[in-house]
Amino acid sequence: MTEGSKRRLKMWIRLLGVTRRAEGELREYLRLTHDTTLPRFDVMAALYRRRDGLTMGELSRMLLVSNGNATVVVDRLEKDGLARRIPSETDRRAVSVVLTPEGLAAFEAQAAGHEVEVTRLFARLSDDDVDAITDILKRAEKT
Amino acid sequence: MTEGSKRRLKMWIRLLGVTRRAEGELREYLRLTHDTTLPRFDVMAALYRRRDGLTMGELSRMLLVSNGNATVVVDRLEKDGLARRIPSETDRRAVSVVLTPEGLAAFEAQAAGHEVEVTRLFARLSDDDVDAITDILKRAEKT
DNA sequence: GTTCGAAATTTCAAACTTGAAATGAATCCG
DNA sequence: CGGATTCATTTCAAGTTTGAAATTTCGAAC
Repeated sequence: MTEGSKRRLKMWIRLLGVTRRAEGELREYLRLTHDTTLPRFDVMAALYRRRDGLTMGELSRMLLVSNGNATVVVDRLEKDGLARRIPSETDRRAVSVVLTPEGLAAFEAQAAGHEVEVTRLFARLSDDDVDAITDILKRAEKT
Repeated sequence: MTEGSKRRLKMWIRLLGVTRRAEGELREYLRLTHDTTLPRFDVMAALYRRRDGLTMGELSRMLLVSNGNATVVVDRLEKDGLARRIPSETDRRAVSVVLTPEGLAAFEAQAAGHEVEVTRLFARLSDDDVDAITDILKRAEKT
């Protein structure tokens, strides 16, 4: 196709590679150090940010995963006592998912190392590089 | 943590979001228009670039997936007549995976639309933005 | 040439993920 | 009100993905 297409394709390949590699390293960190997985961490991170609870729908939209996926991950967290479903008082279709105190403590332990890992993974970039990527990608997403 | 950690974390979140969204759109395109999946497309793209064949190991390293994963995806492509395993003549442990003529034709049809999709997904970025991301991420990966 | 560690692949169980269908509940509107 | 539509969630089958174990082969050091 056009010149611009080729450039964007090249960028996409690079983006995908960097993301996959970083995900792999973070997965390894979570597995070796905390015996957990990336999807579990992602769900817990979302619940941590919104301490007052999230519905299943909010959760799956926030993490960009399917409804069915959110269901099973929350199922497992609940079975392990890290999260809890609380029926909504105003809408009998909905539930509010929250971290248990155990879940909150576990997440804080995981998050500290996670942040260290992310910093290590992108240590080669200058602060300006980091901000540039953030800004450009933010612009790309503006919907 | 430090200021730099927070910045990198923010960038990582953004990177992950953009990548997931784009993957979702590309997955949808491949499913609706070509009745195939992203992992199959990825494997076929790798085989297309290296027409003379790739070993299973090269394939999994190139795509950053596990060995076991490469095995099942190639299994399915082979069952559908799109790829073929050819035993290496020099190393009886290794195989060379190649696209069949049908696989090559199918990939070319898929790739054209894929490129259009990628271009559409990143249409909001200027050419300079695109090059900036590519350059910075290339620097981030230098190992 | 034997042996031993490394390499290439497959197999396997468990977890993840999707998209579609099913269920039950809320809302809208005539 | 009553019917239809939409919404929130779960269930389900099929496919993807991982990491570890098993198998077979290679290659290098003796």
